[in-house]
Amino acid sequence: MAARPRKFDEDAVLDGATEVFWRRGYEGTTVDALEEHLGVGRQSLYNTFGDKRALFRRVVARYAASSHGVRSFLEADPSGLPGIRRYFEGLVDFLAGKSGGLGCLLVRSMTSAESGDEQVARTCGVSDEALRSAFRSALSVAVERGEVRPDLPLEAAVLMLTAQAYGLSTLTSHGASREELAAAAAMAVAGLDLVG
Amino acid sequence: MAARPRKFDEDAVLDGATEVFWRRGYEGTTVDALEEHLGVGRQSLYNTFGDKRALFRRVVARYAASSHGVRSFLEADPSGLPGIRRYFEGLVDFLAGKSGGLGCLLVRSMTSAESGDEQVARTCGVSDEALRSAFRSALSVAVERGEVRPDLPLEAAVLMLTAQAYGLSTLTSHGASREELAAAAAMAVAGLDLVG
DNA sequence: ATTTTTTTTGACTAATCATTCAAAATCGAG
DNA sequence: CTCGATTTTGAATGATTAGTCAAAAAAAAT
Repeated sequence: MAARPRKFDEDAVLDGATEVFWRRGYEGTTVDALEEHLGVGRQSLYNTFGDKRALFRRVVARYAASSHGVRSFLEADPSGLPGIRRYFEGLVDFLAGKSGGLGCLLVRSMTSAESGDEQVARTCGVSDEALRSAFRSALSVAVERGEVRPDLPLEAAVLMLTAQAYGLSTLTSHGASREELAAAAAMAVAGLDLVG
Repeated sequence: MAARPRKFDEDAVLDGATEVFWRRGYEGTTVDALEEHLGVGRQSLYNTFGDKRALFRRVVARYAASSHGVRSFLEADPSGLPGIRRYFEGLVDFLAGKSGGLGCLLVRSMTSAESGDEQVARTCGVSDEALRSAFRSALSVAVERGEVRPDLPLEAAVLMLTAQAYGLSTLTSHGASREELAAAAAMAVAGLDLVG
């Protein structure tokens, strides 16, 4: 009843694995690369996380869970149109900053062939639905408060904003600057203001 | 001065290769799969197209060239806001139809790790700039004609529309229906109408 | 200190992959 | 019909890959 303790921190390793998978994709990432970049031996990775697929799925799930933070402004109490604006500010901040010019990992994964993995596709789908749903309720509040016209086509607006969010991620992969992303987002939201 | 003629049609093979790469991505596509799906022997592929990378680059370049067609409404003579609307109709038609629920190949390639290939990234970049430029000139016409407010922030509108186009592609990968895509696009364009 | 339990290390395996080779096949020109 | 040129065929090669194995190392409890 005693054992050799782990030399590495599981969360730190997951952070590193996220980085590698994010940059190189699932198929483009070799276990050798993970070993080297994480400074953790092969067998330790297999012991702790299972095989490469399992590690990738865990990385994606963890990332998706952390994306709740970015959506918080949509789900916050005041919400409405200002909440939507703040969501896009946070998104732009994330894309132009922490994402390292790569764009959202979920958009990358679902857009590329990696979504062949059913579990990853499901995670992306859940996250997609969460975003739409958050937009939907924020927009409902905006309608109630008269921040947008009462006859705004709700579902169309939800889809437009969702597409805009994904599109910003793609623009990021293309090297768009923070200012460009912010301008695009502001324009999309401004459009809501008056359409009815 | 005589030789055995080819048994296959080069364009048909490129069509098939496009399909396979589109669905499975560069790294996810094996030469075996290409051979089988195209019904062309390995050596014939290498003779005709060079190696796998060269074939992929050719496929991407060919696809990018064909994407001029979808942009034609933006570059057409009348253009303006109706041209933008027609562009999105064509895009939605393409995404919901011929793309087979996969979304634009260029968005897939540039969003995913495949853009690690410099030449592919360049092709995607050229196509991106072409789309922005087409939106820019269509919007200029729209301003001249009074179809939108004269003080519309042109560059922001260009970026918003470009992001919307990419976002629609991503929504497609997510299984969005033709109606959803059309509704999102219509909402984005409607927003232009009144913002100033 | 010895035992017990787990992690680490580094080499190993088996499969898969892109690419090449050499021989056979196929056609047009002379 | 035969020669020349090129494509096809099918097997082979060598590199890379994910995943495994077994021995050594490291703690903690007794």
